[in-house]
Amino acid sequence: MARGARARPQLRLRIATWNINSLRLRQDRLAALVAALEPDILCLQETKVPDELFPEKVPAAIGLPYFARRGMKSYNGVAILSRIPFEPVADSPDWCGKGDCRHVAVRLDVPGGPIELHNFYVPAGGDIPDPDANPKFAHKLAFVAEAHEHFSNLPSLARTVVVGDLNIAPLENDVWSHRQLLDVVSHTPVETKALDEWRDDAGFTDAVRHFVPADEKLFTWWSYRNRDWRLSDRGRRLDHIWVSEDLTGTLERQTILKDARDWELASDHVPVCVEMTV
DNA sequence: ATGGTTGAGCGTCAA
Repeated sequence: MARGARARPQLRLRIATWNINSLRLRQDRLAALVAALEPDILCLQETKVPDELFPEKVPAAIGLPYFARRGMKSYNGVAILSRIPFEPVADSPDWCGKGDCRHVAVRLDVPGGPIELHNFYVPAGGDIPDPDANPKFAHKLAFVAEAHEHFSNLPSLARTVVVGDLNIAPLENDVWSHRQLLDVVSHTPVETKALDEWRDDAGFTDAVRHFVPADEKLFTWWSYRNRDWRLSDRGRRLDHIWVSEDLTGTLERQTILKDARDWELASDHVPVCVEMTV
């Protein structure tokens, strides 16, 4: 093959993820997200809408007409909205046997072969970082352990992307104060170790940190409980995009849409986006 | 040590 020739068509693929904290409440913000990031795929968490009440006109209205969703009343809920056709992944586990709508996966129909995309909403884990005293923290650890096992047990990992609100900030500079958050759920050593092991043992790369050095602060979430989120800047990086190692060379750029935290009726999370050429 | 705010949906529970 001639130097520089392409074996197959190249596709610019942008995948975004956002904890929207109620799809029905914030569906009007999605057009602004699409205008800012121009994603081909948008993964949402905390949609908080049962499937029968899912706003089915929204995906086409924002130019992402193919969609998959798994929702329930009041809590949790995930959705994938796509410009590109996909096949649903039907055989994913029922995580921790709870049927609580924290995961949906699809196989994207792209020219180089399908890409499997997993959208997760990992349990937040409550307030007390002790699995014996706090069943929500025990659930969080069990969920991450199950996900770790699931991906590590695959015969091989290729053309696979994991995104979502993983509710863990793994690096010291993924939180505003490493020292002060060591005993705060989301940054305890038992959680960050579990997340690191899931990612590394399964063979994923942190696609956002691929571009941003570990000594640089990076947040995707700022609590509602601060008078001025930008001034206090007590953020955490809870939202992630991972790609299997065969896709690492396709990574082009990352964007954290920090401006979204100032939108009217903002979510406490902001969108995260990665661009690849596949 | 505590409180601060938001969403779902009407009790509080979850984050």
